[in-house]
Amino acid sequence: MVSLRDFILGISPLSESAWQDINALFLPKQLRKGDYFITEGKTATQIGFISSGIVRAFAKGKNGQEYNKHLFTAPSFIGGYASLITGNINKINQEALTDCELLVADYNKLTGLYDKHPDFERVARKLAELFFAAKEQREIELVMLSAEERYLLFRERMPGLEFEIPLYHIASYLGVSAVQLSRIRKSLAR
Amino acid sequence: MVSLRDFILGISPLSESAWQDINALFLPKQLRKGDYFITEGKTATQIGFISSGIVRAFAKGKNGQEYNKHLFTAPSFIGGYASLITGNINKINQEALTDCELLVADYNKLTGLYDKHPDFERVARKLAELFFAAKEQREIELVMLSAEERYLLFRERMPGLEFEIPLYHIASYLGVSAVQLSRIRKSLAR
DNA sequence: AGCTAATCTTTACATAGGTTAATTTTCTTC
DNA sequence: GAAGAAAATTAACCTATGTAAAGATTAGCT
Repeated sequence: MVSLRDFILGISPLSESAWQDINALFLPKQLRKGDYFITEGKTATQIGFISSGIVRAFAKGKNGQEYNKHLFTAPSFIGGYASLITGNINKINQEALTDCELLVADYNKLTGLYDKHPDFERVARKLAELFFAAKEQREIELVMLSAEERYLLFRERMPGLEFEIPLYHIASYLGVSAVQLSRIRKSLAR
Repeated sequence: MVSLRDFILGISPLSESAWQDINALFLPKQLRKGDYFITEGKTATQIGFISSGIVRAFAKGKNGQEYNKHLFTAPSFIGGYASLITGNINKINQEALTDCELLVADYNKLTGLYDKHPDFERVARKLAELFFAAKEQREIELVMLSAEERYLLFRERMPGLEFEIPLYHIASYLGVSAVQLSRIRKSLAR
């Protein structure tokens, strides 16, 4: 299990003093399967770190359809990132798909450390860059690859995950209906 | 016309000394319609700022299909951002769709200024965050909206652009074929 | 102005994938 | 382990969108 400390240090080095200040802002929190970490409608204020468990981030369309924007597994940050950084109303929901262990901090208190700890702002910069690169990759794959190719990629990248959560969540993450994913699986099995 | 200086200051304040160091790294460059700023295959090293003109960023699929990931208009940064920040091989091409005026800098020299000018690293952080938020928005729209809705949004956001570049580039940017966009336009006209 | 090439539209056809509803399978929980 | 709920599959049908090719229109030269 990767600690928050190791996770951050994996991104960029940090002075011990910066780490102390950061660590002091995170408090443990549990989510039970089905609980929400954030819901749409208000500006996001908190950032979380998943120590264990699975969380889906999804957007809701006008007709009630849901789109699983991301499936988070430990270790990773969760929260309404776009809302946190822009200050706009959050439009994303994040629901625990299993029981989860989190560490949670107030985002504004964290960003308040940037002036005192430029090495922490560097972490934030690199994180934002990594998030961007991941999004760009996903965007290209959504447009350039067939649903079948996306499914195969998913199995490579997140092996086993398809047996831990309902298939319709994976379908939504892949941008297809559950029915279509079922067809794809059938045709692959042959 | 927005200068590089104003563009950067619009993101986050900057000391005059930082600006001087940054500005010294940018050199003017012209692109003629059809010229490429970057092509896939090597790690990206340069970042550009468009003072005027239009550039498309596109990915190529295995079968030669192209997907216009982004249409850049002045003022904005261009370059193989994902490659610059990760150091991975660049997979994106960027082609001038009109004659362009650019300012171009070596990316490593720029990032070398972060230690000396934390206020510039702050600019970089905020930029990365904004890029991320824009990508996320685009991702959601690609999956949740119909091609017609995406086209209408495009016309709102980039008014007039559809008359400056070939329609098939816009179709590709919207994630549909030129034929389909033509059908959409016809049905809207009625 | 007129020629050529580029762009856009249209037609005809094929297909991936959506929707709905019924059925089967798997998981919970008492 | 039986009953009920949740999840997954299947079938039937439909639509958006792709591809290819032909025509029509527009734009860029010289």
